[in-house]
Amino acid sequence: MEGSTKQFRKRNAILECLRNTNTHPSAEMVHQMLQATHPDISQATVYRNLALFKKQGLIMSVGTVNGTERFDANTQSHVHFVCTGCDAVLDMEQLPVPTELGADVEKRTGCHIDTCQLTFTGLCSECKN
Amino acid sequence: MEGSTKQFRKRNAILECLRNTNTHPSAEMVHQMLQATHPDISQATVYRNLALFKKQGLIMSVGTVNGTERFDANTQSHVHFVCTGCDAVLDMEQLPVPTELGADVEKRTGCHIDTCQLTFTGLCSECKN
DNA sequence: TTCTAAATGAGAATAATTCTTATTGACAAA
DNA sequence: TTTGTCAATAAGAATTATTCTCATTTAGAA
Repeated sequence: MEGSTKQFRKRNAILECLRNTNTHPSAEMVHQMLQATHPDISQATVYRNLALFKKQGLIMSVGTVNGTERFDANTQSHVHFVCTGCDAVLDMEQLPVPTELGADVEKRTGCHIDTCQLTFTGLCSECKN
Repeated sequence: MEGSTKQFRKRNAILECLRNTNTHPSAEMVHQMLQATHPDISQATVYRNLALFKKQGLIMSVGTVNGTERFDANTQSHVHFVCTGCDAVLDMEQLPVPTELGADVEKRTGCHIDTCQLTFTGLCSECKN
């Protein structure tokens, strides 16, 4: 009783953490963020569950920034901007992803396309100075 | 004398290796490929020079596939296809990269954009079966 | 309760990448 | 030719991110 109400499933906490941020965090960053509410969560659990969610399609990888993988709970195709100054990853939700090109590629090459990612790289307004 | 004619600069060999392939190799793959002509080249030299070329803008990173970074000597914006079955990275040279969207982003967010990457992920015609 | 399977913590193991240090190579000046 | 200098390198250690192992815990079924 006590246990089941008091203790949130850690797995779920990880997913919620990712859903409640727009920073596209790394596994380590998720682990950090969870310290406040779940100080006893282990790094392995974070990695394990992020890998699981990714396989299940609940989250997606935004790619590797400066050597570490970054995640996003928004699995809809959308454009990202990566700042090489501060390693921030920002959503460019206004912009359309040219997924229609995918059909073209499939037809021409006979491959099967799962995802399409459009990413801009540069310096954010802060880091420009 | 002998030395200066016989020994090609290793740095240059690394760049040429990358220019003469369309496989978008990793550092390790470049090292492997160079074994034939430069068996005494060290892994560190490959990593170091790839990093240097990248900084100089002579090559670019295509992103991280299955945990390892892949490189391309073609620094013009072009579309890539990554096969999650065999980790192949293919050029989709026919397709246009929507770089024009970049100007839009810069204007709206006040950032400075350097590069734009469009990548499709899926299974190549081989791995589809 | 007792049993079972899934989830986890802790830390070891691995893989990719970077760093350190002594050595080598190229070339200019004496 | 020697010497000095500085960039490039080899070798392997060190670091960092990620994955694995295994003993323990937990939730829920019997």
